[in-house]
Order: sequence, then structure tokens, then C-alpha cells
Amino acid sequence: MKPTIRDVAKMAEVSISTVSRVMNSPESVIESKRARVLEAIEKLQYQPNSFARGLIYKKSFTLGLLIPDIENFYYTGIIRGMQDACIKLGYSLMICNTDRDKNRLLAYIDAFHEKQVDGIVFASDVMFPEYYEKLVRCKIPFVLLSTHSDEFEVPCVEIDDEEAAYDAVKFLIDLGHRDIGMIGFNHENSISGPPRYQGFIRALEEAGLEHNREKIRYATHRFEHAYHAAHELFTDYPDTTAVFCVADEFAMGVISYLKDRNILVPGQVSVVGFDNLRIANMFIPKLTTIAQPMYEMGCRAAEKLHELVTTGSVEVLREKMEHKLIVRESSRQR
Amino acid sequence: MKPTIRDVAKMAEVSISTVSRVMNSPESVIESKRARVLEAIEKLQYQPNSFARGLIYKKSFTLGLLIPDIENFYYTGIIRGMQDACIKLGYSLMICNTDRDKNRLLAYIDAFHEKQVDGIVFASDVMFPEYYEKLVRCKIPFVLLSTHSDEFEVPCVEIDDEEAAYDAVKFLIDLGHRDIGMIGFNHENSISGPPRYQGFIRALEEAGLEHNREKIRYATHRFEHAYHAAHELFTDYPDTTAVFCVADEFAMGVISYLKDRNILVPGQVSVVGFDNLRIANMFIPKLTTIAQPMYEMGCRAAEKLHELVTTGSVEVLREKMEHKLIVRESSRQR
DNA sequence: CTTTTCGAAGAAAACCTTTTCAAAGCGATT
DNA sequence: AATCGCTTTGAAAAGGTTTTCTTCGAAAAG
Repeated sequence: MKPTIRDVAKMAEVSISTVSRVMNSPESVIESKRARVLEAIEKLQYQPNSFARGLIYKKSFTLGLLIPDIENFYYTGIIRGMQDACIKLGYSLMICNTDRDKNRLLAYIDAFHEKQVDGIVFASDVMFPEYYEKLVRCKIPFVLLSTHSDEFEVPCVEIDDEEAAYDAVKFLIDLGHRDIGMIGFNHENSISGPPRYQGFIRALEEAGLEHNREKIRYATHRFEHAYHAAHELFTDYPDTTAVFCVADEFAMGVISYLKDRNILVPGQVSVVGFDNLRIANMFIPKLTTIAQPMYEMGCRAAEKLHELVTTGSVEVLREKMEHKLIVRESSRQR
Repeated sequence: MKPTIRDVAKMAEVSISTVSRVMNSPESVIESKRARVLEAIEKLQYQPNSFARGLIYKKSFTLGLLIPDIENFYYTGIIRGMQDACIKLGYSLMICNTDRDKNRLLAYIDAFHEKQVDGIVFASDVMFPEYYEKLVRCKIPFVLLSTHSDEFEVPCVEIDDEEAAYDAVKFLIDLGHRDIGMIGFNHENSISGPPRYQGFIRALEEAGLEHNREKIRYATHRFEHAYHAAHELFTDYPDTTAVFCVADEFAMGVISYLKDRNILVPGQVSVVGFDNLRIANMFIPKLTTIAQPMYEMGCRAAEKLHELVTTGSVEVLREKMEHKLIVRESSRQR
């Protein structure tokens, strides 16, 4: 049986109030008793019961993180950042993987509610009214990560997707490419899909390359889809010399496809990815890509959530993080 | 204010006991009242307070998972499996990433203890006496995953590392290779290091290829180390025609090194990996590798822990999972 | 028609801690 | 000597649930 505060009190021959005080405001109890209590705590290996504590404080000192797909390398960086921030701020972290399943996500919110997490970071997914209302009804504070909501006023941490996509495409154009394709996210069920598309278009228009507008194929997160999308793209537009991919995993899919078709990357076709996953630097060829500061974003999300939880509001609603183009081996001057 | 069982009772005009019964043994309360209670619960969006519950049950219905490095792709499969099993079994899951830091790991155990997790899955790391004793003192049940302990009697789920390594090397030998190197885990701080080494040696001896005994270089988990280890190996033994790597990430490092040296894989050198990460199928060339059933191992670990938590013991102490050689593109007949 | 039995539901205790309130002790002030 | 104020301590309430113990009433048995 786990020792309770009562056992400590008995051993130290004081009341339980005194034991509690020793732990929470030690200066208020006289030296001699304090020493006895501390000794008893040590001897019994006493650890306060967090359930009893939670009952009183109405706080669990736990944050929840909701991610769509833990097998997506993108989230591992986020998790590390958030976990480190949680340690600093004194929280535990509960990570849940929704597998992009609506019901599962809803169930996790219930679980979080029941476990009384102090707040939730909601990563990447679209904030459907259903989710929003549930969260509000449960009165759980939350912040969005790598996503935002136009419909509701929710704090978020993200990069400028439009600008980042623009930078990537501009880079390809500056390299001399005139026939540029794109592998994008489907616009429904995706927040970063539209702005990245916009960035692509803006870069094209600025350079008078509107004839590429239609060279877009869509994929849904996974390598295999991107491989297939690349097949479609190059079947329809075999003269394409550069492809902008909205995810590194897509870039790998495209490069694999080109490899199978014996098209050289970057020799014949340049490919730019997005995210700068750890794998981007391990792939052959190493990927040119738009880097997102995943670790920092995880940290910021946790800090922002902490701010929201403790003060009830946040100073800046939408926080933009810096992206950066990283040039490696998958792109080349035309 | 969150609604409590009291509010539900008032609205349904019954006692709190009845409300409690509706939730825990509905058949014991009469239809009419049950309906009223259910309605009130629905209307108030009532959710029982898990602190109060925990206080009574002395259970948190939460399991902890301790992993050394979340950026290692190996663990994402494990996490998915374990999380799915947890859902089935009615647990929440708390994942902690130790970054292979002893103090951090110890701190997480404290956190788990304080949060009263019902049990812990301890993945991949060496079970140092320090950890073991702490866990025992805290009376937290735990199982080992992808590791085991010779020193202590702890339930575990793992594959047969010796056999798996043997299979991989045997495969290379059967392919006609006579000059085979290995990139292994350092033996200190690694559980699977020694048996995989043994498997390598056994396969060599069986084929009368003992002259390869020394062709081993070590790396510590990361791609870059493996790249460097490959450099050492091929500098010392330039005639090597096949490399057995104890991790897919090592295989990628080796292949990257060979690529930089303009040595073709599998044209001139065959490379076999270990784990069958998702990335093994995305890499160029796709990796021949030993598959571990990561998802199933995560599941089994959770189930086993559940068994341990609920019954106090497990039926089979050391559970062996099946591995399997997957032949892809990084290996070829010599 | 009375007694027994059984089902349903309420009251209250228990789980463990923090915190408020009250009391006791004691030196200092009037 | 009585009062005041201060420090230190203990008693008790509060937090929300489950569960045991009782009670009440109705149905079954005699």
C-alpha cells in the first residue's frame, strides 16, 4: 500500500496539516518538526497522491497533443520541441495520433476532457466546427499548430505557407526552369493546400509563366500517392523540368518515380520539397527543400498554450515562424 | 464550472448514487429513472471527474511509454501499435522521449510515479540496476520492448536478434558474397548489439568465412555515424562486396557513403538493413532488410503490460516475435 | 391477511490532499 | 494583571466519485 500523508504524520508525530505545510510552505513550520517530517517522508518514500491534488487544484499539469499521423516524419520534430517545452513549464505531455479519423479525434478529445488535460495543441488538421464546438463546450483551451482557422478566433503557430511556396517556385524559376509542375495537397481537408497553391501561382504570374497553371496534381500525404501523382503529371506534361512538392515525402515519391522512368534528378528534372525533414538530408539525392522550424514550432505551441491556460488569453493570436530555403542536391540550374 | 454528478442528480431528481449506478451498472436501475439520468447527462454534457475516480480506484488507466529517441523512425511503428492496443484496452498513453539521457529517464519515471500510471513499457534501452530498483521501489509494473534483462526477471517482447542477424548474413553468403562487412551497434549501452554480432559470426563460421571476423565497424544510432563507419570499413577493407547493417538508418548511411565514392549499390556492393522502417521502401535503392513487426510488438507490449497490471504476472516471460527477410533492391547475386 | 424476501434507491463513508478557521501559547504593551 | 498581537498547530471542510449499508415498498409465500 502506498504511504499517505497520514502515515507520514503518524511517524513524525504531527498532524497531517503540518505535513502538508512542510511540503507547500516549509518556512511556516518550526525547524524541529520540519526535520522530523522530512525524515519520515524520506523513510517512507512518500509521494503525494496526484488524484487528491488534482481534485483540489482542478489542474492536471498535463497538456495534450493531437497529431494526424505519427508515421509522418514531420511530427517527430514537433513532438521533441513540445516535449522539451513541457518539461521546462512543468507539464506532462499526452500525445494522440488520430490517423486522420474524425471519430478517433473526437474520442481523444473526450479522453482529454475526462483526464482533465489543461490544454490541447491541435496540429495540422482542419479545425472543423464540430471539433471547435466540442472543445469550447468542454472548456478546454487549445492552440493550433501548422494550421489556423478563418472561421473561429483561435491562437495558432504556423509559417507563411503562401510565401514559402512562392520562395520555392521563385527559386526554380531563377534557376532557369520554365516548365514547372507541382504536387500539392488536396484542397479539401487541408489547410496549407490553398496558400501553397497561391504561392505557386503568384511566382508563375510574376515571371509570366502562366502556361504552367494546370501542371498540378494532388496527393494525400503519402509517398505512394505522390509517386502516382508524378506519373500523372509527367504523362500529361512530359516536358516538365522542375517540380515543386508541398512535402518532402512527396518529393521522394516524385524522385522515385523519375528514377523508375530513368529520368535523372537533378540532371533532367529538379525537385524541391517542403518541411526539411531529417530524411531530406539522408535521401539520395539530398533534397532541396523549404525548411520549417519544427522543433521551435513545437516549443512555441506549448508556450502559447501555457500562456492561454494561465492568463486566459494570448498576446499575439497568429504567430508566424520563419521558413528558409535549403539548397541541396535535388535541384540544378537549367 | 464543470458539471458534477450532483448537478446531474438534481436535474434528474434522483440521488447521486443512482446517477453513479446508471453509469456503472445500468441494469440495476429502473428504466424510467435511467432514462431521466441519461437525458440529464446528455444535456449537461456531464463527464465524470477522473481525479475523484482515480482516488477511489487507485488506477489512472494510463500507461507510460519510454523511448530513447523519437526521431528514430523505428519507434513510430511501435507507438502506433501500442496506441491502438491501448484504445482497445481502455488506457490512455503517455509517451516520453528520453533522448538517451539517464537523468531525463529517471525524471520521467518520477513523473510517471506521481501521475500514477498503471504501468510502463520501456523500449530498447539497457535496463540498468538504477532504473530497475527505482521502478521496483515505486511499485510500477513494467515490461521491456525490443530489449531484455539477463540480470533481472522482467517480462519482455523482442525478436530473436541473433537469428535475425544470422539470416541476413546467410542471405548475403548465399548470394555468393565472400567479403562481408558489418556496421553494428556499440556493445556497451546496447542490448541488441551483442546478439546481432553473434549472428554475424555464426553465419561466417558456418560458411568458413572467418576471415571477415574483423570487418566490423560500430556506429551509435545515427545516419552520420554510419556514414563515417562505412568510410572506415571501406578504407580498411576496400574489397568488401556486401555489408550487413544492424539498422536501416545505418544502411542508408552506408549507401550514401558508397554513392559519394561512386560505388554502385547493388551493382558493386550489396547492403542489407534491419528493421524494415517505412523509409526502407522509399529509399533509392529500396532496402533489402530484416523486418521487425513493429506495430505488433507495440501491441503485444501493451497487452502484456495489461496482463501484468491486472493479474500481477505474465504467462510467458520472454516473448519472441517473428522477423522476416525482405528482399528489395539493395542486394544482388555476386 | 401476515410474514418473508427481494429489488430499488438514498444516505453516508471512504479515497487523500489542501486550506480555512480556530485555538493555544507566549511575549509585549498598556 | 489584563489585553493585544503574533506564531504555530490542529481540527475540519471541501473537492467528486464509488460503494457499502440501510431503508422502504412491493411482490411472493405461507
